[in-house]
Amino acid sequence: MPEGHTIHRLARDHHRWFAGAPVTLTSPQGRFEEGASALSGRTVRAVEAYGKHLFYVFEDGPVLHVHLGLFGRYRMRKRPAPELRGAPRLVLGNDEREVRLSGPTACEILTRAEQKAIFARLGPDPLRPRAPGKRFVDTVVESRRQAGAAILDQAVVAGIGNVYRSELLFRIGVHPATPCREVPRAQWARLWTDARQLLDLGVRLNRIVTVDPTERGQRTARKLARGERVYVYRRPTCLRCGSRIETLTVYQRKAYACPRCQPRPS
DNA sequence: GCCGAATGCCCAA
DNA sequence: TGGGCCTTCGGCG
Repeated sequence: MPEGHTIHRLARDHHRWFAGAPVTLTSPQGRFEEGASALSGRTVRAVEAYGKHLFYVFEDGPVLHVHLGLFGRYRMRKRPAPELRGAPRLVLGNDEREVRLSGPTACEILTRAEQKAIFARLGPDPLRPRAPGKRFVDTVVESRRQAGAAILDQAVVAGIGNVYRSELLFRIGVHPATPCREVPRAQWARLWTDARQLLDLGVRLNRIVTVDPTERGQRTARKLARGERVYVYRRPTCLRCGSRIETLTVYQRKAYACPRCQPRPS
């Protein structure tokens, strides 16, 4: 489930589990054998996330960069772990536990300079403290693109994926096809604040929940049942008003909108 | 068992 | 704009 919240949650967990002591790395699948043996036995200084990118900073410089892409996935096991079927790209662990990574788009060793270059091409990440929301707003208010394209572009804002895209636009009542410049600045500022809060909730719950629980008669987001955690994403009808959900392609991906809660631009 | 879709992104044309 | 990469899973027979 790799949007920004997933990656930040992984960074938090992996930092707690592995930072400050040596780890061992192997590549049962084989495609990261050289990298794994180059890093194995070294100490992880910190694990950090930026947008959808995950970085393990090792002492003395090298950085393990992981990007899950659409299919990548981690599984955690306590050690000693039984032999398992399947051959993950990377197994990283210590005496206590291991994490098994399969299907990533990227699993590679970078220099710190290369890591900084990735940071430099990403927009502000709402999950990072002191992220410059103003930079995001300044970019989108001037953009000639559709709102649904701009906020999925990682150079504009880092960490929003296809689920949060549709949900965030729903929550400010903006149709994904609306030209950015038709959305008032204050609305964009609201979307940024909303993104921070929703993604942060996503990290804590380890799950995407965008629905206000009071709308469903619940006190907390945690209590929402499957089927009432999003308003429009992949739903047949709007969770708020029951209208049939419209689907459209924006920026190469399927977007979802409620024609009543998010009127199309004129 | 097969097929298509999926919370992503890169590259060629 | 379209295809490729990579893996898992649910729906369909």
